[in-house]
Amino acid sequence: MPAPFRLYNTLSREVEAFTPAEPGKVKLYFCGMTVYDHCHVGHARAMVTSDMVARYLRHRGWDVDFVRNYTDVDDKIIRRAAENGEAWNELAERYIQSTQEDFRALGLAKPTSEPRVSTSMDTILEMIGTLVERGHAYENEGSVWFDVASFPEYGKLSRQKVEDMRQPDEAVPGKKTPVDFALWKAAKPGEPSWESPWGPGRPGWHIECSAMAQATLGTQVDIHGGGLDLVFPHHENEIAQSECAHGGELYARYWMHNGLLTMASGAKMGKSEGNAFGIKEVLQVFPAEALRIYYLQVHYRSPLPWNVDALPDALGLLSRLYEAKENASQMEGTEAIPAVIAGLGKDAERVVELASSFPEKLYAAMDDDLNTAKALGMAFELARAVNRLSNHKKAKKRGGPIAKLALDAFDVLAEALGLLQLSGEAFVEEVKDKRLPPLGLTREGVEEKLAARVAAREAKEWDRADAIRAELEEAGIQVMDRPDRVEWRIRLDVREEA
RNA sequence: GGCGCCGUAGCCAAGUGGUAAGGCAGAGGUUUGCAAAACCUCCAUUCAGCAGUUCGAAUCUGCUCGGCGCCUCCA
Repeated sequence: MPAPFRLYNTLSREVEAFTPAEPGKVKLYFCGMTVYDHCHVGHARAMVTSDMVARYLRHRGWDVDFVRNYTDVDDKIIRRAAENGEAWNELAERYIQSTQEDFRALGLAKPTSEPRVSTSMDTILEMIGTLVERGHAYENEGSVWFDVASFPEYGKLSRQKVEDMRQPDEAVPGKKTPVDFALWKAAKPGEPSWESPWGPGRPGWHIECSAMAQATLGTQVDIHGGGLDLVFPHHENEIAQSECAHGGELYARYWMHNGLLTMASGAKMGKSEGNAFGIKEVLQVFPAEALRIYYLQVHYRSPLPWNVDALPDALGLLSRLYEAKENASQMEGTEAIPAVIAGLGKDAERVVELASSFPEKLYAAMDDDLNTAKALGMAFELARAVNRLSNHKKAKKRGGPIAKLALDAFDVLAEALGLLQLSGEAFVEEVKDKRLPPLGLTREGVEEKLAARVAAREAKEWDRADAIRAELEEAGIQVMDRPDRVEWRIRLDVREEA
Protein backbone atom coordinates (compact mmCIF):
# COMPACT_ATOMS: atom_id res chain seq x y z
CA MET A 1 0.00 0.00 0.00
CA PRO A 2 1.35 3.46 -0.87
CA ALA A 3 2.92 5.60 1.80
CA PRO A 4 0.65 8.12 3.53
CA PHE A 5 -0.65 10.68 1.11
CA ARG A 6 -1.72 13.99 2.59
CA LEU A 7 -4.14 16.37 0.97
CA TYR A 8 -5.53 19.76 1.87
CA ASN A 9 -9.25 19.47 2.42
CA THR A 10 -11.23 22.64 1.80
CA LEU A 11 -13.93 21.28 4.09
CA SER A 12 -11.63 21.22 7.14
CA ARG A 13 -9.19 23.87 5.87
CA GLU A 14 -6.39 21.54 6.86
CA VAL A 15 -3.93 19.16 5.27
CA GLU A 16 -5.20 15.72 6.22
CA ALA A 17 -3.95 12.16 5.88
CA PHE A 18 -5.80 10.71 2.92
CA THR A 19 -8.00 7.72 3.68
CA PRO A 20 -10.42 6.68 0.97
CA ALA A 21 -13.59 4.82 1.81
CA GLU A 22 -12.23 1.66 0.28
CA PRO A 23 -8.55 0.84 0.85
CA GLY A 24 -6.43 1.23 -2.27
CA LYS A 25 -9.25 2.70 -4.32
CA VAL A 26 -9.78 6.37 -5.09
CA LYS A 27 -13.02 7.78 -6.42
CA LEU A 28 -12.09 11.11 -7.95
CA TYR A 29 -14.63 13.52 -9.36
CA PHE A 30 -13.42 16.72 -10.94
CA CYS A 31 -15.68 19.42 -12.32
CA GLY A 32 -14.96 19.69 -16.01
CA MET A 33 -15.90 22.20 -18.64
CA THR A 34 -19.10 23.95 -19.49
CA VAL A 35 -18.83 23.74 -23.23
CA TYR A 36 -19.97 27.10 -24.57
CA ASP A 37 -16.62 28.35 -25.83
CA HIS A 38 -13.00 27.33 -26.33
CA CYS A 39 -10.95 26.62 -23.22
CA HIS A 40 -8.44 29.16 -21.99
CA VAL A 41 -5.25 28.76 -20.00
CA GLY A 42 -7.14 29.28 -16.74
CA HIS A 43 -9.31 26.25 -17.45
CA ALA A 44 -6.19 24.37 -18.46
CA ARG A 45 -4.69 24.90 -15.03
CA ALA A 46 -7.65 23.18 -13.42
CA MET A 47 -7.54 20.37 -15.96
CA VAL A 48 -3.80 19.87 -15.52
CA THR A 49 -4.38 19.85 -11.76
CA SER A 50 -6.97 17.09 -12.14
CA ASP A 51 -4.57 15.23 -14.40
CA MET A 52 -1.72 15.67 -11.95
CA VAL A 53 -3.59 14.19 -9.01
CA ALA A 54 -5.01 11.26 -11.00
CA ARG A 55 -1.67 10.59 -12.65
CA TYR A 56 0.28 10.78 -9.43
CA LEU A 57 -2.07 8.57 -7.43
CA ARG A 58 -2.12 6.00 -10.22
CA HIS A 59 1.64 6.09 -10.38
CA ARG A 60 1.76 5.35 -6.67
CA GLY A 61 -0.39 2.29 -7.15
CA TRP A 62 -3.84 3.51 -6.24
CA ASP A 63 -6.75 2.26 -8.29
CA VAL A 64 -8.20 5.59 -9.40
CA ASP A 65 -11.70 5.95 -10.78
CA PHE A 66 -11.43 9.37 -12.37
CA VAL A 67 -14.56 11.14 -13.53
CA ARG A 68 -14.51 14.51 -15.24
CA ASN A 69 -17.77 15.73 -16.69
CA TYR A 70 -18.88 17.90 -19.56
CA THR A 71 -21.68 20.30 -18.76
CA ASP A 72 -23.48 20.50 -22.08
CA VAL A 73 -26.86 21.83 -20.91
CA ASP A 74 -26.53 25.31 -19.48
CA ASP A 75 -27.80 28.88 -19.71
CA LYS A 76 -24.68 30.11 -21.44
CA ILE A 77 -24.78 27.37 -24.03
CA ILE A 78 -28.41 28.11 -24.79
CA ARG A 79 -27.80 31.85 -24.98
CA ARG A 80 -24.75 31.46 -27.18
CA ALA A 81 -26.54 29.07 -29.51
CA ALA A 82 -29.46 31.47 -29.83
CA GLU A 83 -27.05 34.28 -30.71
CA ASN A 84 -25.50 32.10 -33.39
CA GLY A 85 -28.80 30.82 -34.68
CA GLU A 86 -27.41 27.36 -34.01
CA ALA A 87 -28.97 24.37 -32.25
CA TRP A 88 -27.80 24.25 -28.64
CA ASN A 89 -26.69 20.64 -28.89
CA GLU A 90 -24.73 21.28 -32.04
CA LEU A 91 -22.89 24.12 -30.36
CA ALA A 92 -22.20 21.98 -27.30
CA GLU A 93 -20.97 19.12 -29.46
CA ARG A 94 -18.69 21.46 -31.36
CA TYR A 95 -17.10 22.71 -28.15
CA ILE A 96 -16.83 19.22 -26.69
CA GLN A 97 -14.81 18.31 -29.76
CA SER A 98 -12.73 21.45 -29.36
CA THR A 99 -12.19 20.73 -25.67
CA GLN A 100 -11.18 17.15 -26.32
CA GLU A 101 -8.67 18.36 -28.88
CA ASP A 102 -7.24 20.73 -26.30
CA PHE A 103 -7.09 18.03 -23.64
CA ARG A 104 -5.26 15.70 -25.99
CA ALA A 105 -2.84 18.46 -26.91
CA LEU A 106 -2.28 19.15 -23.23
CA GLY A 107 -1.39 15.50 -22.73
CA LEU A 108 -4.12 14.92 -20.15
CA ALA A 109 -4.66 11.35 -19.04
CA LYS A 110 -8.00 9.97 -20.12
CA PRO A 111 -10.53 9.90 -17.27
CA THR A 112 -12.29 6.64 -16.51
CA SER A 113 -15.54 8.30 -17.40
CA GLU A 114 -16.60 11.61 -18.98
CA PRO A 115 -20.34 11.91 -18.43
CA ARG A 116 -22.48 14.61 -20.00
CA VAL A 117 -25.54 16.30 -18.60
CA SER A 118 -27.59 15.57 -21.70
CA THR A 119 -27.14 11.84 -21.25
CA SER A 120 -27.54 11.84 -17.46
CA MET A 121 -31.12 13.07 -17.39
CA ASP A 122 -32.54 9.91 -15.75
CA THR A 123 -30.28 10.20 -12.73
CA ILE A 124 -30.94 13.92 -12.48
CA LEU A 125 -34.71 13.42 -12.44
CA GLU A 126 -34.45 10.56 -10.00
CA MET A 127 -32.35 12.66 -7.65
CA ILE A 128 -34.68 15.65 -7.82
CA GLY A 129 -37.58 13.28 -7.16
CA THR A 130 -35.89 11.97 -4.05
CA LEU A 131 -35.22 15.50 -2.81
CA VAL A 132 -38.86 16.47 -3.30
CA GLU A 133 -40.04 13.29 -1.57
CA ARG A 134 -37.82 13.89 1.41
CA GLY A 135 -38.97 17.46 1.81
CA HIS A 136 -35.73 19.11 0.71
CA ALA A 137 -37.18 20.55 -2.46
CA TYR A 138 -40.45 22.05 -3.59
CA GLU A 139 -42.17 22.57 -6.90
CA ASN A 140 -43.56 25.87 -8.02
CA GLU A 141 -45.07 26.46 -11.46
CA GLY A 142 -43.08 23.71 -13.13
CA SER A 143 -39.78 24.58 -11.49
CA VAL A 144 -38.25 22.75 -8.55
CA TRP A 145 -36.21 24.58 -5.95
CA PHE A 146 -33.90 23.27 -3.30
CA ASP A 147 -35.06 24.32 0.14
CA VAL A 148 -31.85 25.53 1.79
CA ALA A 149 -33.58 25.88 5.15
CA SER A 150 -34.09 22.09 5.14
CA PHE A 151 -30.34 21.48 5.34
CA PRO A 152 -28.91 22.94 8.55
CA GLU A 153 -25.34 22.24 7.46
CA TYR A 154 -25.68 24.49 4.40
CA GLY A 155 -22.60 26.70 4.17
CA LYS A 156 -20.17 24.24 5.75
CA LEU A 157 -17.82 24.17 2.78
CA SER A 158 -17.60 27.90 2.16
CA ARG A 159 -17.99 28.68 5.86
CA GLN A 160 -20.76 31.09 5.30
CA LYS A 161 -23.96 31.59 7.19
CA VAL A 162 -27.06 32.02 5.13
CA GLU A 163 -28.08 35.10 7.08
CA ASP A 164 -24.73 36.80 6.41
CA MET A 165 -24.90 36.40 2.67
CA ARG A 166 -25.43 39.42 0.54
CA GLN A 167 -28.97 39.33 -0.70
CA PRO A 168 -29.64 39.45 -4.44
CA ASP A 169 -31.07 42.70 -5.73
CA GLU A 170 -34.10 41.22 -7.38
CA ALA A 171 -36.17 38.40 -5.99
CA VAL A 172 -36.67 35.43 -8.29
CA PRO A 173 -40.35 34.52 -8.40
CA GLY A 174 -41.17 31.07 -7.09
CA LYS A 175 -38.43 30.77 -4.48
CA LYS A 176 -39.30 30.61 -0.82
CA THR A 177 -36.06 32.35 0.16
CA PRO A 178 -33.45 34.07 -2.00
CA VAL A 179 -30.78 31.45 -1.21
CA ASP A 180 -32.86 28.57 -2.55
CA PHE A 181 -31.55 27.42 -5.89
CA ALA A 182 -33.03 25.74 -8.94
CA LEU A 183 -32.94 21.97 -9.36
CA TRP A 184 -35.29 22.01 -12.32
CA LYS A 185 -36.20 24.98 -14.47
CA ALA A 186 -39.57 25.01 -16.18
CA ALA A 187 -39.22 25.11 -19.94
CA LYS A 188 -39.29 28.46 -21.66
CA PRO A 189 -40.22 28.90 -25.31
CA GLY A 190 -37.33 28.13 -27.63
CA GLU A 191 -35.23 26.43 -24.98
CA PRO A 192 -34.33 22.76 -24.86
CA SER A 193 -36.44 20.76 -22.45
CA TRP A 194 -36.94 17.28 -21.13
CA GLU A 195 -40.07 15.67 -19.75
CA SER A 196 -40.32 15.44 -15.99
CA PRO A 197 -42.93 14.80 -13.28
CA TRP A 198 -43.11 18.59 -12.94
CA GLY A 199 -43.57 19.21 -16.60
CA PRO A 200 -41.08 19.97 -19.35
CA GLY A 201 -37.90 21.71 -18.29
CA ARG A 202 -34.16 21.39 -17.80
CA PRO A 203 -31.81 20.88 -14.87
CA GLY A 204 -30.41 23.72 -12.78
CA TRP A 205 -26.71 24.40 -12.72
CA HIS A 206 -25.65 22.31 -9.71
CA ILE A 207 -27.72 19.15 -9.82
CA GLU A 208 -25.91 17.70 -12.81
CA CYS A 209 -22.64 17.19 -10.95
CA SER A 210 -24.37 15.59 -7.97
CA ALA A 211 -26.20 13.27 -10.35
CA MET A 212 -23.23 12.41 -12.56
CA ALA A 213 -21.05 11.72 -9.53
CA GLN A 214 -23.71 9.41 -8.14
CA ALA A 215 -24.21 7.65 -11.46
CA THR A 216 -20.51 7.02 -12.01
CA LEU A 217 -18.99 6.74 -8.55
CA GLY A 218 -21.86 6.11 -6.15
CA THR A 219 -23.16 8.09 -3.22
CA GLN A 220 -19.78 9.11 -1.87
CA VAL A 221 -16.64 10.24 -3.66
CA ASP A 222 -13.20 10.31 -2.07
CA ILE A 223 -11.88 13.45 -3.72
CA HIS A 224 -13.98 16.12 -5.37
CA GLY A 225 -12.09 18.85 -7.15
CA GLY A 226 -12.46 21.98 -9.17
CA GLY A 227 -11.39 25.59 -9.37
CA LEU A 228 -11.43 27.70 -6.24
CA ASP A 229 -14.22 29.76 -7.76
CA LEU A 230 -16.52 26.74 -7.59
CA VAL A 231 -16.47 26.51 -3.80
CA PHE A 232 -19.51 28.70 -3.61
CA PRO A 233 -22.13 28.26 -4.78
CA HIS A 234 -21.50 25.23 -6.98
CA HIS A 235 -19.86 22.82 -4.57
CA GLU A 236 -21.79 24.08 -1.58
CA ASN A 237 -24.98 23.30 -3.45
CA GLU A 238 -23.72 19.92 -4.59
CA ILE A 239 -23.15 19.00 -0.97
CA ALA A 240 -26.65 20.11 -0.06
CA GLN A 241 -28.25 18.13 -2.87
CA SER A 242 -26.24 14.96 -2.50
CA GLU A 243 -26.24 14.73 1.26
CA CYS A 244 -29.97 15.37 1.43
CA ALA A 245 -30.65 12.86 -1.33
CA HIS A 246 -28.42 10.25 0.30
CA GLY A 247 -29.85 10.46 3.80
CA GLY A 248 -27.03 12.57 5.19
CA GLU A 249 -24.10 10.48 3.97
CA LEU A 250 -20.97 12.59 3.53
CA TYR A 251 -20.79 13.50 -0.16
CA ALA A 252 -17.06 14.02 -0.62
CA ARG A 253 -14.41 12.97 1.86
CA TYR A 254 -11.91 15.50 0.53
CA TRP A 255 -12.44 18.70 -1.40
CA MET A 256 -9.53 19.99 -3.42
CA HIS A 257 -9.56 23.35 -5.14
CA ASN A 258 -6.91 24.74 -7.42
CA GLY A 259 -5.93 28.40 -7.29
CA LEU A 260 -6.89 30.65 -10.16
CA LEU A 261 -4.78 32.22 -12.81
CA THR A 262 -4.39 35.92 -12.24
CA MET A 263 -3.23 38.82 -14.31
CA ALA A 264 -0.15 40.81 -13.28
CA SER A 265 -2.46 43.14 -11.39
CA GLY A 266 -3.63 40.20 -9.29
CA ALA A 267 -7.06 40.19 -10.88
CA LYS A 268 -8.31 36.82 -12.00
CA MET A 269 -8.33 35.68 -15.59
CA GLY A 270 -11.69 34.86 -17.03
CA LYS A 271 -13.92 34.92 -20.03
CA SER A 272 -16.09 37.56 -18.46
CA GLU A 273 -13.03 39.65 -17.62
CA GLY A 274 -12.09 39.62 -21.30
CA ASN A 275 -8.47 38.79 -20.52
CA ALA A 276 -8.35 35.10 -21.32
CA PHE A 277 -5.72 33.39 -23.47
CA GLY A 278 -6.94 30.39 -25.43
CA ILE A 279 -5.25 27.02 -25.12
CA LYS A 280 -5.14 26.57 -28.86
CA GLU A 281 -3.34 29.85 -29.41
CA VAL A 282 -0.82 29.07 -26.70
CA LEU A 283 -0.16 25.48 -27.77
CA GLN A 284 0.36 26.57 -31.34
CA VAL A 285 3.54 28.36 -30.32
CA PHE A 286 4.60 26.56 -27.13
CA PRO A 287 4.99 22.86 -26.27
CA ALA A 288 2.29 21.52 -23.95
CA GLU A 289 4.89 20.62 -21.36
CA ALA A 290 5.96 24.26 -21.17
CA LEU A 291 2.44 25.12 -20.12
CA ARG A 292 2.45 22.21 -17.70
CA ILE A 293 5.70 23.19 -16.01
CA TYR A 294 4.43 26.73 -15.78
CA TYR A 295 1.51 25.41 -13.73
CA LEU A 296 3.53 22.92 -11.71
CA GLN A 297 6.28 25.31 -10.66
CA VAL A 298 3.75 26.79 -8.24
CA HIS A 299 1.74 24.93 -5.63
CA TYR A 300 -1.68 24.06 -7.05
CA ARG A 301 -3.55 26.04 -4.40
CA SER A 302 -1.67 29.30 -4.94
CA PRO A 303 -2.79 31.98 -7.31
CA LEU A 304 -0.62 31.95 -10.43
CA PRO A 305 0.23 35.15 -12.24
CA TRP A 306 0.02 35.17 -16.01
CA ASN A 307 2.05 37.63 -18.07
CA VAL A 308 3.86 37.81 -21.40
CA ASP A 309 6.99 36.25 -19.95
CA ALA A 310 5.19 33.32 -18.30
CA LEU A 311 5.50 30.86 -21.18
CA PRO A 312 8.97 31.84 -22.41
CA ASP A 313 10.21 31.55 -18.82
CA ALA A 314 8.52 28.18 -18.39
CA LEU A 315 9.98 26.97 -21.66
CA GLY A 316 13.38 27.97 -20.34
CA LEU A 317 12.87 25.83 -17.24
CA LEU A 318 11.78 22.90 -19.32
CA SER A 319 14.69 23.30 -21.74
CA ARG A 320 17.12 23.16 -18.87
CA LEU A 321 15.73 19.81 -17.76
CA TYR A 322 15.67 18.43 -21.28
CA GLU A 323 19.25 19.55 -21.83
CA ALA A 324 20.26 17.39 -18.89
CA LYS A 325 18.16 14.48 -20.14
CA GLU A 326 19.81 14.70 -23.53
CA ASN A 327 23.27 14.89 -21.95
CA ALA A 328 22.51 11.81 -19.90
CA SER A 329 21.23 9.87 -22.88
CA GLN A 330 24.44 10.53 -24.80
CA MET A 331 26.67 8.86 -22.24
CA GLU A 332 27.79 5.33 -22.97
CA GLY A 333 29.65 2.50 -21.34
CA THR A 334 28.92 -0.84 -19.73
CA GLU A 335 31.11 -0.91 -16.63
CA ALA A 336 29.72 -1.68 -13.20
CA ILE A 337 28.74 1.45 -11.30
CA PRO A 338 31.50 1.28 -8.65
CA ALA A 339 34.06 1.11 -11.45
CA VAL A 340 32.53 4.17 -13.13
CA ILE A 341 32.60 6.07 -9.86
CA ALA A 342 36.22 5.07 -9.36
CA GLY A 343 36.99 6.37 -12.85
CA LEU A 344 34.97 9.59 -12.82
CA GLY A 345 35.13 10.64 -9.19
CA LYS A 346 32.77 12.46 -6.92
CA ASP A 347 30.68 14.11 -9.62
CA ALA A 348 29.65 10.61 -10.65
CA GLU A 349 28.98 9.71 -7.07
CA ARG A 350 26.79 12.80 -6.71
CA VAL A 351 24.62 11.74 -9.66
CA VAL A 352 24.23 8.25 -8.23
CA GLU A 353 23.26 9.70 -4.89
CA LEU A 354 20.70 12.17 -6.28
CA ALA A 355 19.28 9.85 -8.93
CA SER A 356 18.82 6.84 -6.69
CA SER A 357 17.14 8.84 -3.94
CA PHE A 358 15.05 10.83 -6.42
CA PRO A 359 11.85 8.75 -6.47
CA GLU A 360 11.68 8.54 -2.70
CA LYS A 361 12.19 12.30 -2.30
CA LEU A 362 9.80 13.11 -5.11
CA TYR A 363 7.13 10.97 -3.47
CA ALA A 364 7.73 12.65 -0.11
CA ALA A 365 7.16 16.06 -1.72
CA MET A 366 4.11 14.93 -3.66
CA ASP A 367 2.62 13.09 -0.71
CA ASP A 368 2.72 16.38 1.16
CA ASP A 369 -0.30 17.94 -0.56
CA LEU A 370 1.19 17.61 -4.04
CA ASN A 371 4.18 19.89 -3.60
CA THR A 372 5.20 20.04 -7.25
CA ALA A 373 7.37 23.12 -6.73
CA LYS A 374 9.56 21.21 -4.33
CA ALA A 375 9.63 18.19 -6.63
CA LEU A 376 10.82 20.37 -9.49
CA GLY A 377 13.51 21.89 -7.32
CA MET A 378 14.91 18.41 -6.84
CA ALA A 379 14.77 17.74 -10.56
CA PHE A 380 16.90 20.84 -11.16
CA GLU A 381 19.47 19.67 -8.64
CA LEU A 382 19.71 16.35 -10.44
CA ALA A 383 19.95 18.12 -13.79
CA ARG A 384 22.85 20.21 -12.60
CA ALA A 385 24.69 17.14 -11.28
CA VAL A 386 24.16 15.35 -14.60
CA ASN A 387 25.45 18.31 -16.61
CA ARG A 388 28.42 18.61 -14.36
CA LEU A 389 29.26 14.95 -14.87
CA SER A 390 28.82 15.29 -18.60
CA ASN A 391 31.53 17.96 -18.66
CA HIS A 392 34.11 15.31 -17.79
CA LYS A 393 36.10 14.25 -20.83
CA LYS A 394 35.64 10.57 -20.00
CA ALA A 395 31.96 10.86 -19.14
CA LYS A 396 30.66 10.26 -22.63
CA LYS A 397 32.52 6.96 -22.95
CA ARG A 398 32.11 5.67 -19.40
CA GLY A 399 29.26 7.56 -17.69
CA GLY A 400 26.42 5.55 -19.26
CA PRO A 401 25.58 3.26 -16.34
CA ILE A 402 25.31 6.25 -14.05
CA ALA A 403 23.46 8.36 -16.56
CA LYS A 404 20.98 5.52 -16.79
CA LEU A 405 20.08 6.07 -13.15
CA ALA A 406 19.40 9.74 -13.91
CA LEU A 407 17.30 8.80 -16.93
CA ASP A 408 15.28 6.45 -14.73
CA ALA A 409 14.73 9.32 -12.33
CA PHE A 410 13.56 11.56 -15.18
CA ASP A 411 11.20 8.79 -16.22
CA VAL A 412 9.64 8.88 -12.78
CA LEU A 413 9.10 12.59 -13.28
CA ALA A 414 7.50 11.83 -16.64
CA GLU A 415 5.13 9.27 -15.23
CA ALA A 416 4.28 11.02 -11.98
CA LEU A 417 4.06 14.62 -13.22
CA GLY A 418 3.76 14.34 -16.99
CA LEU A 419 6.98 16.26 -17.66
CA LEU A 420 10.00 15.19 -19.74
CA GLN A 421 7.94 12.65 -21.64
CA LEU A 422 9.86 13.26 -24.87
CA SER A 423 13.48 12.56 -25.70
CA GLY A 424 15.80 15.54 -25.49
CA GLU A 425 16.10 15.54 -29.24
CA ALA A 426 12.37 15.32 -29.90
CA PHE A 427 11.83 18.21 -27.53
CA VAL A 428 14.30 20.46 -29.35
CA GLU A 429 12.53 19.64 -32.61
CA GLU A 430 9.11 20.43 -31.16
CA VAL A 431 10.34 23.77 -29.90
CA LYS A 432 11.65 24.56 -33.38
CA ASP A 433 8.37 23.53 -35.00
CA LYS A 434 6.37 25.75 -32.71
CA ARG A 435 8.66 28.74 -32.30
CA LEU A 436 9.97 29.16 -35.86
CA PRO A 437 6.72 30.39 -37.45
CA PRO A 438 6.11 33.18 -34.92
CA LEU A 439 9.69 34.35 -35.55
CA GLY A 440 8.94 34.38 -39.26
CA LEU A 441 11.61 31.77 -39.99
CA THR A 442 11.84 28.39 -41.65
CA ARG A 443 14.20 25.49 -41.01
CA GLU A 444 15.46 25.70 -44.57
CA GLY A 445 16.30 29.38 -44.24
CA VAL A 446 18.19 28.79 -41.02
CA GLU A 447 20.05 25.77 -42.34
CA GLU A 448 21.08 27.71 -45.42
CA LYS A 449 22.63 30.51 -43.40
CA LEU A 450 24.23 27.96 -41.11
CA ALA A 451 25.86 26.20 -44.06
CA ALA A 452 27.28 29.48 -45.27
CA ARG A 453 28.70 30.10 -41.81
CA VAL A 454 30.26 26.65 -41.64
CA ALA A 455 32.01 27.36 -44.94
CA ALA A 456 33.27 30.67 -43.63
CA ARG A 457 34.55 29.04 -40.47
CA GLU A 458 36.34 26.35 -42.41
CA ALA A 459 38.03 29.11 -44.37
CA LYS A 460 38.80 30.76 -41.03
CA GLU A 461 36.97 33.88 -42.20
CA TRP A 462 35.89 34.74 -38.70
CA ASP A 463 34.38 38.13 -39.50
CA ARG A 464 32.08 36.66 -42.11
CA ALA A 465 31.13 33.75 -39.83
CA ASP A 466 30.41 36.10 -36.95
CA ALA A 467 28.31 38.38 -39.14
CA ILE A 468 26.11 35.46 -40.16
CA ARG A 469 25.80 34.37 -36.55
CA ALA A 470 24.87 37.89 -35.48
CA GLU A 471 22.20 37.95 -38.15
CA LEU A 472 20.74 34.66 -36.95
CA GLU A 473 20.82 35.79 -33.35
CA GLU A 474 19.04 38.95 -34.29
CA ALA A 475 16.35 36.83 -35.90
CA GLY A 476 15.99 34.69 -32.78
CA ILE A 477 18.29 31.75 -33.47
CA GLN A 478 21.15 30.75 -31.20
CA VAL A 479 24.05 29.02 -32.92
CA MET A 480 26.03 26.49 -30.89
CA ASP A 481 29.38 25.28 -32.17
CA ARG A 482 29.97 21.81 -30.78
CA PRO A 483 33.35 20.09 -31.10
CA ASP A 484 32.02 17.77 -33.78
CA ARG A 485 29.02 19.60 -35.22
CA VAL A 486 26.96 22.77 -35.26
CA GLU A 487 23.63 22.91 -33.49
CA TRP A 488 21.06 25.64 -33.25
CA ARG A 489 18.27 26.48 -30.87
CA ILE A 490 15.48 28.96 -30.58
CA ARG A 491 16.54 31.88 -28.42
CA LEU A 492 14.18 32.20 -25.48
CA ASP A 493 15.23 35.73 -24.62
CA VAL A 494 13.77 37.06 -27.86
CA ARG A 495 10.11 37.61 -27.11
CA GLU A 496 7.84 38.49 -29.95
CA GLU A 497 4.28 38.11 -28.86
CA ALA A 498 2.43 40.15 -26.31
C1' G B 1 -21.27 44.06 5.67
C1' G B 2 -20.00 38.44 5.86
C1' C B 3 -16.46 34.37 4.60
C1' G B 4 -11.52 33.29 3.12
C1' C B 5 -6.51 33.60 0.95
C1' C B 6 -1.88 36.03 0.42
C1' G B 7 2.67 39.42 1.42
C1' U B 8 10.07 35.28 1.43
C1' A B 9 16.28 38.53 -2.85
C1' G B 10 15.61 42.81 -8.85
C1' C B 11 11.75 38.92 -10.52
C1' C B 12 9.21 33.79 -9.99
C1' A B 13 9.05 30.41 -5.88
C1' A B 14 9.72 26.10 -1.82
C1' G B 15 10.04 26.21 3.29
C1' U B 16 4.58 26.23 8.69
C1' G B 17 8.97 26.02 15.63
C1' G B 18 15.57 24.68 15.22
C1' U B 19 18.72 28.66 12.23
C1' A B 20 16.40 30.58 4.33
C1' A B 21 15.38 24.59 -1.70
C1' G B 22 15.13 25.60 -6.83
C1' G B 23 14.72 28.79 -11.34
C1' C B 24 15.38 33.58 -13.96
C1' A B 25 18.14 38.07 -14.06
C1' G B 26 23.11 40.17 -12.42
C1' A B 27 28.85 39.99 -11.28
C1' G B 28 33.43 37.22 -11.80
C1' G B 29 35.76 32.65 -13.66
C1' U B 30 36.47 27.67 -16.60
C1' U B 31 35.52 26.31 -21.68
C1' U B 32 35.51 28.58 -26.86
C1' G B 33 38.84 31.31 -32.88
C1' C B 34 35.14 34.62 -30.62
C1' A B 35 30.38 33.14 -28.86
C1' A B 36 26.33 30.07 -27.04
C1' A B 37 25.22 25.98 -23.89
C1' A B 38 27.18 23.74 -19.61
C1' C B 39 30.00 23.98 -15.16
C1' C B 40 32.35 26.76 -10.77
C1' U B 41 32.13 31.09 -7.37
C1' C B 42 29.33 35.27 -5.58
C1' C B 43 24.31 37.26 -4.98
C1' A B 44 18.23 37.51 1.56
C1' U B 45 22.35 37.83 9.11
C1' U B 46 16.85 37.80 6.73
C1' C B 47 11.17 36.40 5.47
C1' A B 48 5.46 43.61 4.78
C1' G B 49 5.58 46.36 9.78
C1' C B 50 4.97 46.41 15.15
C1' A B 51 4.19 43.83 19.70
C1' G B 52 3.88 39.08 22.19
C1' U B 53 4.62 33.49 23.32
C1' U B 54 9.25 30.44 23.30
C1' C B 55 15.80 28.44 25.03
C1' G B 56 14.75 29.30 19.85
C1' A B 57 9.74 32.15 15.08
C1' A B 58 9.66 33.25 7.99
C1' U B 59 6.90 29.49 10.64
C1' C B 60 2.49 30.26 16.69
C1' U B 61 -0.74 34.68 18.82
C1' G B 62 -2.53 39.83 18.49
C1' C B 63 -2.62 44.41 16.01
C1' U B 64 -1.30 47.59 11.70
C1' C B 65 -0.35 48.29 6.50
C1' G B 66 -0.74 46.36 1.48
C1' G B 67 -2.78 42.90 -2.43
C1' C B 68 -6.51 39.36 -3.97
C1' G B 69 -10.77 35.87 -4.21
C1' C B 70 -15.92 34.41 -3.05
C1' C B 71 -20.99 36.03 -1.27
C1' U B 72 -25.76 32.61 -7.13
C1' C B 73 -21.71 33.57 -15.00
C1' C B 74 -17.02 31.35 -13.35
C1' A B 75 -11.71 26.16 -13.89
